[in-house]
Amino acid sequence: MSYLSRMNQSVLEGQMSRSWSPPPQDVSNEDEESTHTEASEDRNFVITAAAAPPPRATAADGLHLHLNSRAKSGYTRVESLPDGRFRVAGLDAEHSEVPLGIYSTALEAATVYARHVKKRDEQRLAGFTYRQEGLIQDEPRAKKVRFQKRSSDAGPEAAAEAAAEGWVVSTADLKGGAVTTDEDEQLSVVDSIKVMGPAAAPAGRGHHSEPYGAMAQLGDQLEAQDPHGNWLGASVAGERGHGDERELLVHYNGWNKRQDEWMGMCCGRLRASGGKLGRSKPSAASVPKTANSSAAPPACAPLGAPQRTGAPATAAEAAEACGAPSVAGGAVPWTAEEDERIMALVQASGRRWREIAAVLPDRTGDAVRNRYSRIQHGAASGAAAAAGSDGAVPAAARVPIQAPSEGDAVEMGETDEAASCELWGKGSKVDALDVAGTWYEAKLVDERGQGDTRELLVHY
DNA sequence: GACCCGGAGGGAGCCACAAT
DNA sequence: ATTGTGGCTCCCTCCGGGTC
Repeated sequence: MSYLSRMNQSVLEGQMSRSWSPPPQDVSNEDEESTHTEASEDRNFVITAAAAPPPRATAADGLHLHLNSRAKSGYTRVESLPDGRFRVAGLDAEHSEVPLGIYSTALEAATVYARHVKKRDEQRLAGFTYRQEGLIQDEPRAKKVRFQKRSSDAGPEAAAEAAAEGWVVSTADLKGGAVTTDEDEQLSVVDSIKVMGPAAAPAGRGHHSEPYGAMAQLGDQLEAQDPHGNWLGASVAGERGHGDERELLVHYNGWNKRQDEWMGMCCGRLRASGGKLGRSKPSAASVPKTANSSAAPPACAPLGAPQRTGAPATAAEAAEACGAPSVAGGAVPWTAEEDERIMALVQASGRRWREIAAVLPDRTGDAVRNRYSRIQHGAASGAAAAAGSDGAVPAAARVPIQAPSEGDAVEMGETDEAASCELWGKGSKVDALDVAGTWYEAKLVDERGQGDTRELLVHY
């Protein structure tokens, strides 16, 4: 969902100004045709202008049409046939292709497709079960919803409808909508809205989201709700519009400016920061304390999860944002378990410090990198240096075995292998790779977490 | 443990050129 | 005239080395 905030208006404008495609040949709409003529007569103007006219009818029969500049027909999933007609197919809830018929014009076919998508989205929304502890749907679709580009073939109408129904919709969505250009995973704006959840924060989370922002001015500190539903310290980096349509450009403190978002006064995602200045953070009470980490900020996202760029300034903030105990009291000593995990993850995933840090509470990428470096140079101190101090078996006490064949080896932490790991449970006998890179017979004595974050305690 | 700086790598846009 | 392809450039993120 971070793509949502990243795809700001400049991207939209850039898309409109640069990705001009030639007018298609099967025009059935008169208004549309005149538009094409204008574009064709002055292509240079179109290329350099900030707002090129849409080459296709964007709506018909009260429905938002799904334009696709890459498709010959000009519309998503509308295929032109040799006989001049147009075949259209949609995707059902499981993303299986569903034939929707053959029509004489592309416009007709596109309208049928739009009707199909609307119906599908309404069904999806109806099936969305709202969990009190989070603004994320039961089965996070963040991986599925890949908002690669924000383009004119999106559905601002759909976003507006959803907003009217009380769903959180970013102002960028209302202006340009968001539809992935990946045809195989073409999802509508409503999908993104589902991930964001209803606008009204539940009382159960301790959120107090009074409408805020009407009085906010450039540079003011406030708190803003990111697309994950977390309240983060932010500042007003810009403003536009007036009255009810006034919008603020919200810059999340400590995050890259590309994550800035335009937010409307009535979006319910702004609130006062309690008078705090500078790098404000959500108060302890406002930090979501969820048992499930799905709503956690990017700093503790699982390996491979899309993350907001940049990072909180301190480990304490990162940990606090994750609902973990603050480390403000001083350095947290490294444990042997952490060292082992670092070594194992480096072996499995390489030196991807940010990702490794994401699965180690209280640790930043820098800290993990430093730790790894010091272990390698024999400078490790503390509990980890005393091998076995926390139950870890000294390497010398283990009996090495022959390394399993490549096909049998399962590298922990590789999401591709998650399915294999899921088959294991307490008591399972496995071969495990220790920090020195030697294989030993081992037994799984405990487990914790679920899904991609599931971990197994290995006893050599 | 955090910060600074520089380099590597990838994505996206732009442009020229060749093919149709 | 249109379309496809490849090279170039810019920008951004991440990582490594060094330092405080």
